[in-house]
Amino acid sequence: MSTIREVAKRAGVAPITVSRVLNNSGYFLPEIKERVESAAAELHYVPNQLARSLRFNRTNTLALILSDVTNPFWTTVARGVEDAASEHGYTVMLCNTDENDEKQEQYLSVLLSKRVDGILLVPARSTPEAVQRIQKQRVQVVVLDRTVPDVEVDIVRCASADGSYQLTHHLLELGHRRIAILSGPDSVSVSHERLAGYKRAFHEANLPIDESLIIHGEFTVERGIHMAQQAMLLNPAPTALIGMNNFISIGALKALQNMNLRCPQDISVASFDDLPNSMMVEPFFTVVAQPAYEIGRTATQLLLKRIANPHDTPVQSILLPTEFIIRQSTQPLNSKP
Amino acid sequence: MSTIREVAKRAGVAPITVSRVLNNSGYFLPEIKERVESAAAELHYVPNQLARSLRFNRTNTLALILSDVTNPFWTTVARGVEDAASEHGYTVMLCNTDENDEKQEQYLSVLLSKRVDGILLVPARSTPEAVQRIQKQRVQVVVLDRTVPDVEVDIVRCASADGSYQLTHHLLELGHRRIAILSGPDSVSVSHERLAGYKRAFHEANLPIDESLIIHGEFTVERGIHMAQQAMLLNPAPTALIGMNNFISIGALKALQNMNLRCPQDISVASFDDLPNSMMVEPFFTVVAQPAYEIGRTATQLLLKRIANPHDTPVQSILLPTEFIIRQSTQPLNSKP
DNA sequence: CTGTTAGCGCGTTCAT
DNA sequence: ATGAACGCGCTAACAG
Repeated sequence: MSTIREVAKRAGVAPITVSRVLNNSGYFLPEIKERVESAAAELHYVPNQLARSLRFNRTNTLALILSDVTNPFWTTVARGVEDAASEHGYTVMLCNTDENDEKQEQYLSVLLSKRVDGILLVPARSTPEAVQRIQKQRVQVVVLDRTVPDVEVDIVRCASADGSYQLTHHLLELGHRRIAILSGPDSVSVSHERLAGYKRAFHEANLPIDESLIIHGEFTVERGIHMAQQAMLLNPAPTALIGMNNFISIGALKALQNMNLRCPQDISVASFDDLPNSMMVEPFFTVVAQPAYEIGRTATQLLLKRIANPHDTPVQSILLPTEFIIRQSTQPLNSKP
Repeated sequence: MSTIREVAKRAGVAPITVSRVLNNSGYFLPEIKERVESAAAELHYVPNQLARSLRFNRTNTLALILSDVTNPFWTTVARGVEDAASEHGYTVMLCNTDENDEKQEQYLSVLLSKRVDGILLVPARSTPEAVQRIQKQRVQVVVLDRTVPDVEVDIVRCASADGSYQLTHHLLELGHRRIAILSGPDSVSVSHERLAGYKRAFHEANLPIDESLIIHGEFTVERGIHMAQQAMLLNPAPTALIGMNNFISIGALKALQNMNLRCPQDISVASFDDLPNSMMVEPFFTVVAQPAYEIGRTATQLLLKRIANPHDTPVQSILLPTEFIIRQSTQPLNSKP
């Protein structure tokens, strides 16, 4: 790892001259340029970005904090982030929190001390602390997927409430009344919103809500299995389930299979979050799909704009449209063929 | 963003004293400690890791260069990497190359100038240049999944040839003879190895190989569709397909559906790479599954060991075991039920 | 057009 | 037990 000084010495010039040539800034003679360039090449010189970052207070690095890349939804978001970032010469650090506040705190410490230029945050909990902590250090932050109360911060997400309203409305129209909702953690905003959409659909239909049909858990397959089992123990049993994310729904379907219940003949299942086309042979679930890639991409572009121009525009809340796709996992009540 | 100097001034001490207190190195009086700590807290002081990195030539950052996180196999590898890294206080930069050599080169430039402590590389092409470029800068590197000729470098991967041998052997035993192999790019080592396993199975069974059944493409759904279509145009048509990774196999199955061919009744399909349990309701493919998470984890641990002790042990090539899982996508030839 | 000086924030070395 | 000076690698500002 040679330094600029070594290159300078070899080229018989001052370090600053090397800097000027390699960054193509300021003036220099063609002959000097050549000498510097060949010296740099001979020494396999690689500029130390660390030193430049220290000077410029800019690392060209972003961080993406999310719950779990292993979920295809987040994977796709991550890919959108990475693509947008790399197009602009930025690099992305990936951090999985597993919705764990402590892990998130640890990552924040590291990232802030590494002086990342911006953070894309999927808050482990819908509380303002994390965002405030970032903003206190004057680091740019954009929140993804979830709302956060009591702070001014850019957010890119989907209309969760509308989505679950659509799913619920769809099932109601199919004649279902006992619709269980398998939700994520109570501490996350999307859980509340999606629940609100569910309730709205019932209210608009002038139907009462049975609170026992509302089950809180986590966004995992295991919890999905568990919640579905729990739901099916209710009396009367639900005739339809709504999984609040893809993993929960997959878990639910696994649970139903174990109970020898067929979907959709015996019970309908609707879901939030589609699985990427590349992972399914034949799409099966009726879903509200969120544009994962676009969420990542849009959020990153917004973040980069903020970094380039910190106080240019007022805080934005960008709502991306979801897509409601009816497939085979839902069917009219009592229509067993 | 306050600096150590500002904290020092507020505490009425010298910067070095702040350093000593916060890093708990050297001597200081309890009273000083308290003054420093409260000053740091009041200013929300966050040490500048950039400056430390510059001094120590250590960034506590790794890079993971792979083809596409969007593939569940790589996602899982990435999660293994991230977990192992964060356990040791390291942070991971994620880079998607799409098997594109140019993108890989660009990333390498950035990563080397950012002085990452180590690189986990899934080479876009099975040539030594990238590895050599990294090693020339004395940056530690571990190669994942693929072999690279003509360099001494640590590698963590699976026995690809054995895996495809198993798949082929399985299909041969089921009575299949026209077995098409839908492969990845010719430039990647795993393609060759998996092809070798295919050929070995045929040779051991004293069966001739029809080269037209060997089709090269890319590790994508689109190419999988295309290759399967191409295969089915052969005369006589194959009775079984082997997809060289999960995406190719899914593409193949989609193509078969479009042709109104049922799997496994009309044609068997075997595949490399399982889909994670969390993404499937009912696993369908007969596969050779690679321990993706363990690959990531093991490679990272090896890399960190190298970073801690660069020349300790000789170069290692770690071969992780695969798992052969027979499911519903393959069945005996001519046994249409 | 090129070079000298200085400083980004931190911690090692050597003094006190 | 505490501090001053120096340097990690780079470049802006100024000088020549």
